Amino acid sequence: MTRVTAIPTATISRLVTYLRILEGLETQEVGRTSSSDLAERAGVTAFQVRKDLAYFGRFGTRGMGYLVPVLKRELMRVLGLNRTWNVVIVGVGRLGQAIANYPAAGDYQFQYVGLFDVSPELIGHTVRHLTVQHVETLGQFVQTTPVDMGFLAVPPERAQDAAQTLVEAGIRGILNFAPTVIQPRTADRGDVADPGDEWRGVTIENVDFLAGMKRLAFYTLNPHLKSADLEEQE
Amino acid sequence: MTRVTAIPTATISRLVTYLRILEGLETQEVGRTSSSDLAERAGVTAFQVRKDLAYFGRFGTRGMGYLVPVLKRELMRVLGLNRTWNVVIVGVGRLGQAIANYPAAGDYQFQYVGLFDVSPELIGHTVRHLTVQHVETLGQFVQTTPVDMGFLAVPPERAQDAAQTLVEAGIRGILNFAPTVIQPRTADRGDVADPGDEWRGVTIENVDFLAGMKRLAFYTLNPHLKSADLEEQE
DNA sequence: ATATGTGAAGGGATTCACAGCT
DNA sequence: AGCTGTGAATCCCTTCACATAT
Repeated sequence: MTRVTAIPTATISRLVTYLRILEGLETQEVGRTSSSDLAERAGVTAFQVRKDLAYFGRFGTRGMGYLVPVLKRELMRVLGLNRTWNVVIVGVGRLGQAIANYPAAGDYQFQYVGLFDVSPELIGHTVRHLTVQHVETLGQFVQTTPVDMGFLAVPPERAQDAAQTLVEAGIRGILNFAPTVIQPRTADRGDVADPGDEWRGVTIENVDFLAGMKRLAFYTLNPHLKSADLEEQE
Repeated sequence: MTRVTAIPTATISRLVTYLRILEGLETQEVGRTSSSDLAERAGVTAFQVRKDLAYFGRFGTRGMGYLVPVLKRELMRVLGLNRTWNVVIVGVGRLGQAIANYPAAGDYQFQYVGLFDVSPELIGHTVRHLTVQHVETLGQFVQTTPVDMGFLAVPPERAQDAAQTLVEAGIRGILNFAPTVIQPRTADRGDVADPGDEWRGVTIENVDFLAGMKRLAFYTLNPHLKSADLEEQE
């Protein structure tokens, strides 16, 4: 087993890709794969696949490759996808509703347990079997329903406050769809997170469609300046 | 002027962030900024800001900092956002409609000029003042309307074919929202892009919401394993 | 023979220190 | 004095070669 220290963020993104490929192979009833097969499907090198997997263990058999169900199960475990994640959505405008209704998001036990907004026009309405509540009630809500993640789909000027509300409610994972940088700290305190700060250990991932458009504009004009892959992300 | 060789993809993502910050400063009628101010707002170091900008030129004044309108204009030029981009959306289901209707996407002269799908239930309907057309007519469409980018919002199993259609129509920038890897080559030819291949110079950017959820699951379980930022990417 | 797992080498991006301009 | 611009150094990720296992 490799020592667990820092793991490249790009490795985590690629593991997600490998897992998706393995699911496809399982659907096609392919029982076996290899680092070179996965690499081709993922658009990376076989070295990269093996190195990425080696951060977390040994999942293959030399001379043979990987068993699809085994590697799939192990990657799900590594990524934390073998459990249920309770999710609230903050911001139930067009984007928030699109997220709530996106079909495949129900996979992996990502369960939407609450929808929150500030708009009187939305509160009380039902979206995907959930009633939209006022975001001020989020604190009370988490006392009766455990919440693991919050998805932020509010306008950018409201994103920092909404994130603060999530963090104060004890939620430690935020998927930010707003095109703005969430400052991982409370505004009215210093500019460095104290130990014991409520933002300690909070993870923010960004999904930014507008940024993707703009990156694409640049690379469409300058295709030769592309150096590597992944982002995807973002 | 710095030599133009490879530019880190992360630099491009950060330039997009700096530009967004500059727009906010301009709205607040702030006339000046500095690398350290931008750095704090973007969540990076001032060294990083200056290095990123240095790839493209000298935009500041020593001892003074940067003029907001000047740096904004220059970044828009660098990113290719001082022109009009004609965009088609392929896949007009819930996701494609959400993208078409996302308000801020109208900025920067990203103009939706066509919507395409295969579903008889959608073709002929109007979404954001555009009539949905059959994707088979895309080739004819681009002969009368120049198209710079295609946004792919089809189900993952249809994404490769739809991308192929875009590329055959001569479109060289693809923003892929489907949770799958687009192979940058034509399926029935070898597994390496020939020179002269229709995929040469085609740029693919991915915006993958499901991948973001899964990365967030991992980092919420393992917050100490986070090494760097940006995804954004995605 | 074939394909994994991994230490070492290589390359690229970030960090740094400071020269240079206002 | 203050802040930018940039070569040099550092660090981290990717690539590689090969030892190892079936």
